This record gives sequence, C-alpha cells and structure tokens, in this order.
Amino acid sequence: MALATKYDSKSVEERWYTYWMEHNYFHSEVDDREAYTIVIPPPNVTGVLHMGHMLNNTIQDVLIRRARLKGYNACWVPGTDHASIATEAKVVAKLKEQGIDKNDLTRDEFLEHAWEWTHKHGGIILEQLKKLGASCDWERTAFTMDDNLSASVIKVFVDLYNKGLIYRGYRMVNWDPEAKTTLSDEEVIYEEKQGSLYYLKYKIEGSEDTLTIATTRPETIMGDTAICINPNDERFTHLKGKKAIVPIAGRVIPIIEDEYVDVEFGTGCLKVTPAHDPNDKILGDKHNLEVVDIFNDDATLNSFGLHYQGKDRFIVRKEIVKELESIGALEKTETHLNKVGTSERTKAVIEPKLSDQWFLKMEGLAKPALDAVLENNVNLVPDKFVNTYRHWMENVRDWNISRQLWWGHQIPAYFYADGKEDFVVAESREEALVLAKEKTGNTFLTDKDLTQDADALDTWFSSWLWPISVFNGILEPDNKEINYYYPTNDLVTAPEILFFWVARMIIAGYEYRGEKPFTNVYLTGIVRDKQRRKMSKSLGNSPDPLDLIAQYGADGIRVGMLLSSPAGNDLMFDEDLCKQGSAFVNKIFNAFRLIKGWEIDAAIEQPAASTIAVQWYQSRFQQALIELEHNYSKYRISDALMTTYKLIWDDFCSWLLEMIKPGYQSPIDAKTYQEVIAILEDNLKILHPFVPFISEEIWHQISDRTPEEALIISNWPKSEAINEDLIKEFQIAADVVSGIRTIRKEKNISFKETIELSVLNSENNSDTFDPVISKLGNLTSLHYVETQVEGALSFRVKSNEYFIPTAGAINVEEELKKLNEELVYTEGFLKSVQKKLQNERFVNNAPDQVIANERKKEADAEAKITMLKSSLEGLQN
RNA sequence: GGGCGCUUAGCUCAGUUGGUUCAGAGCACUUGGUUUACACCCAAGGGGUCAGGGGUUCGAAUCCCUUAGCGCCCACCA
Repeated sequence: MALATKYDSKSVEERWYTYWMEHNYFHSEVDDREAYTIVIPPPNVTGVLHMGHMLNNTIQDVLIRRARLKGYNACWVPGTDHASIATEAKVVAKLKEQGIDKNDLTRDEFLEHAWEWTHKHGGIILEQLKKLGASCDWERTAFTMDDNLSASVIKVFVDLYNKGLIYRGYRMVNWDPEAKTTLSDEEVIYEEKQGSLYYLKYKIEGSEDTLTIATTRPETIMGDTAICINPNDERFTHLKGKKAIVPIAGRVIPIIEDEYVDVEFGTGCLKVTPAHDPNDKILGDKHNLEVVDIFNDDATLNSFGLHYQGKDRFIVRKEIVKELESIGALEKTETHLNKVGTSERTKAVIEPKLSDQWFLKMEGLAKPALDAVLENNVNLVPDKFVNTYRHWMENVRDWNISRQLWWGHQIPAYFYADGKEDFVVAESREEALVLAKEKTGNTFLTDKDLTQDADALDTWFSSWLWPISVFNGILEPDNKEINYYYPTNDLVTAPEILFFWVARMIIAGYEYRGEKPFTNVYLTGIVRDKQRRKMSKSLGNSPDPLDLIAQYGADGIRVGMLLSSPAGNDLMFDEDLCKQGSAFVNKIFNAFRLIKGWEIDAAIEQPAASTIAVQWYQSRFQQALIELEHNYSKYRISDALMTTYKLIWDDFCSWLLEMIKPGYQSPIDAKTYQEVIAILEDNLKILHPFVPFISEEIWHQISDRTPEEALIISNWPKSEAINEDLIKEFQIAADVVSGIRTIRKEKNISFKETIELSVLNSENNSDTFDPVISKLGNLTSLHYVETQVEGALSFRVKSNEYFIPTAGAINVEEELKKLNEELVYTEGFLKSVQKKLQNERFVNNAPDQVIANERKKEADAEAKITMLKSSLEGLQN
C-alpha cells in the first residue's frame, strides 16, 4: 500500500488510542510480575487541561510506557480531586448566575447542585488526557469523594482523633471573607502593596495629654483593647499604669508593657487588637486582654463598629480616617510598603480571625516523613528540594483541617444535647449515638439530639491518602492490591505542592502503611511563557493544549514539552518547541517512507559499505541504550529524549540510511533490508515512550501484527556487545567525508560531481570504512599513495593527509596559508603539552593515565607537524 | 530579617570524583544546495575571558573567600 506523503497525526492518533483501549493494554491486574506504579496527581474534578498538566502527564506517560516495555506490570492510576474550595466557588458562582443564593439553600440542596455540576463537568480533563496519549488504567479511575475514598477519610479522622492527634482549638486563622471559610497558610499568597501608615492620637485618661500610635489598619481601633509600650522605652515612662481612650469609640483601655514592641518602629506605641492580628492575640493572651471582634463573616463591621456597622472594612478605613482627621486625632499619614495576604482562590484580602477550628498535631507525625527523605528512602528529584523540605518539616505547625464549606467530607464530629462544646467523634451517626450515650450516661439520647459539625475537611485531608486509598488500603489494609502496588514507584508533580501534598502523603504513608508511599518524587518546573511569566488564564498567555494537539499532533507536543524541561527547572514554553517536535515526527515518518519504498532483490550481494554501516549502527545503538539507561535512572527525561533524538536523526537518518541507500530506482539487497528493518524496530521501541502514536503506526506498517504483538506491549531492546573500535574508525571516516564536503563547498565542486581521493597513510589506519567514504564522498576511486600528490587540494584527518586532484589550477597561495595556519596552531598546541610534561611537579603528581594521554597528544602533534611541514615543502617546490 | 540555590554561545540548558584538544548540546544565525524519503529537508560554517575580583593546586567552569545581579522558600514589626 502506498504511503501518504504527509503524516496525518489526527487520524493516526485516534486510531491507535482506540486500538489500545480495545485491547485493554493500559489495564493492570495483580500478577507475578514486578509492579511499576504511578498514581496521578488528581486534577480538580471540574478543571480543564492546562500546560502544566500537559508537561506533568507527558512525563508520567513516558515513565509508564517505558516500564511496560521493560516487562513490569505497569499501573498508572488516574482520578480527580473534589477540590473543595475551588469547586464550591464555581458552584456558588453558577448558582448566582441563576439567581440562587447559597445561603438560601440547605446543605443537602446545595450538595445536589454541586454533584450535578461535578457530573456535568467532572472528568472532562481525563478525556483530554486521552488525547495526549496518556496510558492510564481507566478502569481504576478514582475520585476523592467516591464512597470508599470518603469512608477512608472519615476512618482516618476518627483514628487520629482517638490517638489524641486531632483537637479542637479557638485559634487565629486565615479567613477568606469572600468564600467565608478559613484557609491554610499555604493557600494565602502574600503580595507587596503600597499602603499607608496612619499616626493616630489617643487621649490619656484623666489628662489632656495624648499618645500617638502608628497603624496600617485604622478601622480596627474599634477592636482595640490595649495600648502597648516597651517597658525599656524611657520616652513613655510617664504612661505606665495609665489608661488611654480610643478615639471615636471613647472606650477606655489599659496601657500595658511588653518587650515585644519594637522601639524603632512607628512611634514605639502599639495598639493591641487581639481579635484581628495574630501577634496582638498572643499579647492579649499574655496580658489577659479582652477580645473584641468587630467584623462579620463577610468583613463588614458588626455592632462594635458603631455607626460604621454594615460597611465594608476598606470603605470604613477611608471614612474613619476622615472622621479621625476631623476630630483632630490623625497626626499624619505616611506611605508604607507592606505585605498583604490574599486568598489563592478568591483573591480576597485575608482577615485574621479567631474561631473554633479542628487541628491535627503534626510534630510527631512529621518525624518519620522527614527521616525518609533525609535517608533517601524517598528521593526528591532534583535533590535541591531536600533542604526546603527539611526546613519545612522541622518547623511544621499544626494543620488546620476544617473548612467552613459544604462541598467535601463533613467532619465526623457530633455535638449532643444542648452544648456546642460536648461532642463525640465516630465513623457513623449510629456509632456516635452509642458513644454519646456512654459518655453522658444518658440512655435517653436519640438521633435528634445529635448535630454533626457543619464544617468540611480540607481537601488535602483526602488527597494525602491518595496512594493508599485508590487501592483501598485504609478500609482493607491487607487487601492484595495494596500489598502488590504499594509503595508506588514514582510521583510526578509540581514543587508548589511539595508541602501541601507530597509531604503529607509521606506522613500518611508511614502512619497508615508503615511505609513510604513512593520511592521517587519527580518535581517538574512551572510552565512559563517566553517572558518568564507564569502561564495563567488571567494573563491569557496560555495556549489551549487541545488546539496545540490539533495543530502539531500529540506526539509533537510531547516532544516539544520534553525538549527543554530538566526536572525542577521552569519550562519556557514556546510554540517553536512544538514545531521542532512535529518536525521530528515528520522525520521519523519519512525515514520509514524511504525504507518502505525500496524494492528488494534477493539476487544482489550485500555491498561492503552496507555490511559495515549496519554493524556500526548496531554498536551506536547499544551505546545510546546505555546512555538512555543512565538518563532514565537519573530522571533526566529531556536528556533521554535528546539522546534518542540525535540517535535517530543523525546516526540513523543522516548516516546509516545514507550509507545503505541504494541508487536511484535501484533495488536493495535482501540482507541489508532485513537488517535495517530489525534496526528500525528497535528504534521504534526506544521512541515509543516519547512518540507513542507514530511509533505504533509504523510498527504495524512494517508488517501485520496481532494484538499480542503490538508495540506498546513489546519488549525493550536487549543489550549486546559494543564494538568501540568500529565506532572510533567510523568517526575518522565521517571526518574524512566531512573534509571532502568542505572542500567541495569551498571550491564549488558540485556534490553530484564524482571525484578521486588519494590517501597518504602515515599511521596504517584501518581501511574498513573506505567503501563508506567512497559512497558518501561520491568518489570515482580511493587509493593509497606513498608521497604527496602535487597539484591537489588537501586536508588532514588525524595524521593522514587526503588529496583531491582538481582539473583547474591550485591556488598555491591559499593552500600555503591554510597549511601555515594549521602548522602554527599545532605547534602552539605541542608547546603547551610539552610545557606540561616538562613540569616535574605535574609528572610527579598527576595520575599515570593523565600523563600517558599527554604523551600521546605530544606524539600525535609531532607526527602532524612533520606531515604539515612536508606538505608545505611539496607545495613550495 | 533567616535559609537555600543560580549566573557557561543570541535563547534554553549539559558539564558526574579538579586531569583524554573540556569549553559542549539543541534551537536560532550565516553560506551553499530544487529531479532520486523529508525545505518540518541536506551540507558546510561563525559564535563564549565559563558574572567580576582574589585564593588553593603541577593543573580550576569544577574547590575556598569576596563583590554584583537574579530566583525560590520560611518568618513577617504594628
């Protein structure tokens, strides 16, 4: 069948993905092979594919496909995350469009909408991954709110509570007034903002004196419960024991002393608002201050805000400054650069807020997870992240795991009777009731007396169990799947979530399996645009991955993404990389077209050039195989790709195929053909992880294959002996060919015009590759001579000299100049080598190998100088 | 403020324990090439004081000190 001249990636990709699915190659079952497992970092269930996913999943697919070829039982578990705050925000927004306010719904009604949304949009991203070629075991697709995964989360919560590790605390947390939930510290982004520092005057009680404090948040004066000075500050000795009056509010508050106050900053007087600043809270606790919370949940002022009640904090800031000014309480305003915490999701400015939250004690849990990384039981790639990891784990703080959201796993704590304080924690309502009866001794308690805590758990409280829960290892800790697939092998994810997720998975792994969750963590970089800006929707600088796939083909994008993305380095994405990727795919396709087009003639003997070319390539291939092994073992995926890229493009296409290519419309001998097909098949195997589609396509074009013979489940090429000498000899031949081409170009001798080559052989080099030189140099003849050839153009490779006689006259001047330049360089080189060798300390200290090399360099240079000199003489005569 | 890391060709990056001409790769660039797989191509080229300075050593891109610039993480003074 005739091959199309253009490679049609779209139809090929659809065809083979369907074929792979139909034959269930991605599916893994427990068997007696060794397992190789990856769990996908679950994308948000309602998310869409972005460039970061593309990079991340391409890498995972490369790893999993290679493992499959290497004979492992490869299992890549896909799935999605319920992403509690992100999804809930989307659902709230969508309801708003329909004129529905979340606050008017019951929890169950809201969840119904959320599920509807999830079913509608959920899993789109997984469909998109299929376009990329991701060979996930789709039968195992998991969701963090699947029944068994949810049950796992609840079981773990109860267990940790019973171990005394989960507690309830009234703490200052990050409050997102827009989403009306708390955020973990990691979800708060600090941004530098130009703000103002306001100097406010407070009257001293019982006198006409005032004191001045500096604050960035004048609206919080309504919550002031003290003024604090440094006891060592002599400026304020007269204030000790006095009281101050809050402007506008008129409340009287104590002046306290604490060394916490920085004498240098502002005026040295600090207003203390325990409800709205973490440090003030600490001061408040220490000095037993009253806590006055002046905000509602949406950051408008409550009744403590007096006439500002109901107004937003930022509006109040402006208005209150005016009022303070009008009553003479504003001394001055200075500009001030400060860092403002904002919500990662809603961008709202975070309000520190005191509230009842659930916490997990981290210190003891973190220890084994820290050791695992420090002792290399878990490897971070690149390892520069180890320091960051250690720093965080050594300073880990308790994890606030409750969120004031509905979408997610509801906290299994049940309050009973009238109290908001008394509760039991249980996996089910029924158990809770039993426990509550026991605890209270009140056997008349009924289900109606129980109220489950309204909060949901932090999303990460389910995803930290992911490598275990997808194999149901929490609910059935001894099932055969978890025992077989766990610990998994590699995790591929972004460094941004090293602590959010990776560290916590390691913690959960040791706590619930007594074992790490994975051995290697490959941290990808962030995908940025050419100006180094992070790709984001809001900047509009992120191309749509599906458009790219349509344009360049999935294979092309995969190559493009991998071409310049060493682990941990950001990837500067540039569509030119995709062009390069699809050019590579095109190159592979055309190499196959060439081979496929050859007519075989069994009667022809194998030409000498072909015999040697094939042997040479086989050794080169083996060399590359070793290099690949090395690259993969270090997770240097882009290097592995580059090794493959150069092997195919340069060695296979530019050298091997050119060496064995029969003349125009001439047939090829059967032996060479067979050999090159075998070579091509091996090439396809190492190409497959990077370009799965075209490799499978060509594999089947070579010959008809049964489903059992598909490339995706074939075997990685075997390693064989390498003929190093042959590779070295070839390199010399290749240099000779290059030399011929250079002369042709310099002297305008067409590449089609045949020429003759004479070799003055001073070193008895092997003539193994002479047929190759003849063919690629387009020579009429190649012969060895004893003396220099006069009236010929010459060049030198190693210590041999090559002559190309020309019809026209030689430009003696030019040749002399060239020879002289070469001579000067070689003499200079020799001099430096000899200087080294004459240095006694070098000869005494350097290893023998190094000295031997220097001696060889010396000898080579001397031989070359002799040759150059005699050439010069020859020319001058 | 504390900690970590980076600076090599126009761009993105390799460079393993200091020692084979070690100063490299890919892309980009320049020049030449149209029947014979591929112009998404072939061939031949140009290009770097390895951020600056100092030191250790027979020998430094590689080790030490220092200066400058950049990045990340943590904490965060109202």
